Amino acid sequence: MAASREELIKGYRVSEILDATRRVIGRRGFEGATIDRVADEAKVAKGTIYLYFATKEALLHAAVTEGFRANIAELSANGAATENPVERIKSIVRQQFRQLDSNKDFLKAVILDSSFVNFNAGDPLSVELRELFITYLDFLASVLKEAIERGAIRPIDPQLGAFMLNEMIIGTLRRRLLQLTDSPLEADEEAVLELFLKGLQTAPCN
Amino acid sequence: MAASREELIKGYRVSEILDATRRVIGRRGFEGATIDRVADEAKVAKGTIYLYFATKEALLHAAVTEGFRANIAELSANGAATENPVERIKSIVRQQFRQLDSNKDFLKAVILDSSFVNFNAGDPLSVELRELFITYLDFLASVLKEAIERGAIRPIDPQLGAFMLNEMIIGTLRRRLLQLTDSPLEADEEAVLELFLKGLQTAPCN
Amino acid sequence: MAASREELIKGYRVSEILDATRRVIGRRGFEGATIDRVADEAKVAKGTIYLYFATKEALLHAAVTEGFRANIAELSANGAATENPVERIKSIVRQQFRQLDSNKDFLKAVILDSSFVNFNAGDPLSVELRELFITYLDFLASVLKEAIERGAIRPIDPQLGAFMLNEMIIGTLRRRLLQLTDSPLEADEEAVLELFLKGLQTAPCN
Amino acid sequence: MAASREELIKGYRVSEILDATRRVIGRRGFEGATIDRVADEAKVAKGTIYLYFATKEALLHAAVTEGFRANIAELSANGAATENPVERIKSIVRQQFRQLDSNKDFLKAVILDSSFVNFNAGDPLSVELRELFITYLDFLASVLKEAIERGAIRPIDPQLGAFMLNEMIIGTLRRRLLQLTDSPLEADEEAVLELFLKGLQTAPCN
DNA sequence: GATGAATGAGCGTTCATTCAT
DNA sequence: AATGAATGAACGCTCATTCAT
Repeated sequence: MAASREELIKGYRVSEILDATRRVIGRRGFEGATIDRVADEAKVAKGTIYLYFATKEALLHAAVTEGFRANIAELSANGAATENPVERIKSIVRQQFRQLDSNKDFLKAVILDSSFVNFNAGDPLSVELRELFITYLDFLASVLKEAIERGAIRPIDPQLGAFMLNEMIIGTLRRRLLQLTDSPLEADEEAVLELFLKGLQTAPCN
Repeated sequence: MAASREELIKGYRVSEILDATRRVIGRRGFEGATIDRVADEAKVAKGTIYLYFATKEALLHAAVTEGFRANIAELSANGAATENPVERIKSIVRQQFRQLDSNKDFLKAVILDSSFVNFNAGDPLSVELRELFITYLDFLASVLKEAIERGAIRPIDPQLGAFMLNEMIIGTLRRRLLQLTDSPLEADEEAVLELFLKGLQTAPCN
Repeated sequence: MAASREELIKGYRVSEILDATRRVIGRRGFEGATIDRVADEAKVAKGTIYLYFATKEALLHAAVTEGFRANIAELSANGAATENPVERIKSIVRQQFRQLDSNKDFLKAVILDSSFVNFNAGDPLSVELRELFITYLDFLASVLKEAIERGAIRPIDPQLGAFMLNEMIIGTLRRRLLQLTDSPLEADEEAVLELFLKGLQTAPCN
Repeated sequence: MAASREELIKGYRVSEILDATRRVIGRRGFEGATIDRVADEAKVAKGTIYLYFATKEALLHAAVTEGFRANIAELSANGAATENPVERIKSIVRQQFRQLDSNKDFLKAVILDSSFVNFNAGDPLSVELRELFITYLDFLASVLKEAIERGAIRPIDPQLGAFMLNEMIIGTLRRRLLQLTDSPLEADEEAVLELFLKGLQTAPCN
């Protein structure tokens, strides 16, 4: 089980390169993420990258997937199931805002270039990314489902709800990136939760 | 003010080229939208495009902007103010779904590659696009505002509400493009409206 | 039927590039024939080559094929059928020596790198080259066949004879290129003819 | 003179590597013979190859030279001088066909890419290969010379004859590799001998 | 001696942009 | 105004060679 010395070094190199990749993506976008720039940023020769990644596409996917996976892991770790279901949803949304906000540059690129999360049935890399996304949505959906079962929220399709909740979170960040608001992040968080949970319409007492 | 003959011809050329550009974007994505292909599609020489657009970027921006502008115009034309405010919102959302769905290919590219709608304060092209987007959001916000004033919906920040409504519409289409759902478009429309208007939480009679 | 001005220019460019290609092949071999060097030699930008040839392979094949085709055409034009069949063979061999000798550098590369004339059933370029070679062998074979029919030479498989005759011609030049002989070209010519026509064995009067 | 233990080991390593090199050449051609692949095939690290060979070129030359040398040695060992001279020639030709045919893959590459046997006066590697080739031709020439002296064949330049005989053998194999014939190897052997010994021309009893 | 990770020059190819016609 | 041939910087990728371990 113990990783050998070489494996450690290799892991370190891979991380270094993936970190550099994310930094470059954050700084220049996907379009501007060239192998040359990643190599420069990682202080490594161009050829070295090809020792660890077969193609540029594989490199970018690995960088995105890793960032994505870490985000999901962190999120899943959160929230004891004993909580009030609505509080749990709130807690997850707030945590998600924190996490996304702290990786600004890289996530800005990912959020703004969702073509990368595009789905191309033939391409194994895109299939992997899509599956990861589904894992994340499933997690959100399971939280919603429990809340529905416990009567805390209205019975809607949990998958649809999960997708929309994610869109609202991402959308809020997009809105900030586009400088369409100057309200503090916390205010946006609460507004999203309010909107998602209560909707807009004034409730006729039903 | 009267457009001269030359200006008419020029306008015709420009819109031919922009149409071709959108067709190419729809067919091959932003990545695959090369000047060569646009020229081919517009049945015009490559050099001709540079008579009307300074750079490739300017061309793409113009194509997107124009498509966007047409969409807004069509939407704004809709809906007499006399309607029930909630019905008006519903009507606008439904129309938006129709419009987006009927321009599938081009909009698929725009939706999936929103990096293009990025905001780069230094870049006049991106500033223009942002302003257009704001115009659209202002229109949606004005509709929401009226509904608020008439007590039809809860008093929230209309700009935020407008942004989120748009995100939910776009998100729904994105979800379809990612093949995460196979429900009919109409069902998705109604789910979005339901969610947007009523929220998720079971309403304690307030 | 008249070639337009553009076609003439295009043809000129193509010739220029093919000539340059052959010069580079002659100077640096197939291995050393890079697009950069051909572009330099043709005094043309790298990209220009790709206006006329889809790939490097296509360029090299065109250069070889053209040189080859010209050689065959020149050869076929030769020799009135009325001649004495053996004299005709001699005349063809002598002409072939002249032609090959005058294109030394390029042909040196082709002769020395017959891998290029290799046959790869899947590759249309290699198929074309092979067919051209067969055309050439067929021509030689037809000459041999006529000589056989007229009783001037022994009845052997004309295709085999043609191939071997060619090998002997090429071999002679190869021998000179390897500097394994310093006899004058004419002497080699006659020796080849002598060997090809009479063989080595002292003839028991049969 | 006695080889030390180290020298033995070293010799073993070297021939392992050269064998691997020939296998790789046979499988992927000269073009495809990379140091990586040779190292893999020899189950040796890439760097190890550079302990024994200064450059890739030196490695390939050594591999070819060694294969060539073995062929010559085997051939020279053959044939008691007491035989009938013409029979000896026949026997040598037949043996050569056998040997070449049994090393098909490697020799296919060498035959088809004779640029490698090129002669570049400045390059010591090519000089060595050329000298080896001359040794081989000298051997063939000595056989021819003896036959001439014993009146078995016509008095021609033995060096020329040797070169041409070799060309005819190689050519026959080339013809098979190009798939220009489907006759059995034995038939080709006899045709070559027939042609080489008797020539084409119907013999006027001289 | 043996290793293989690291290097970087060099390759074939693309494509936005220019400019002589 | 319109053309499209020409350009060349930039790209992703390969591979012979080096060198710290």
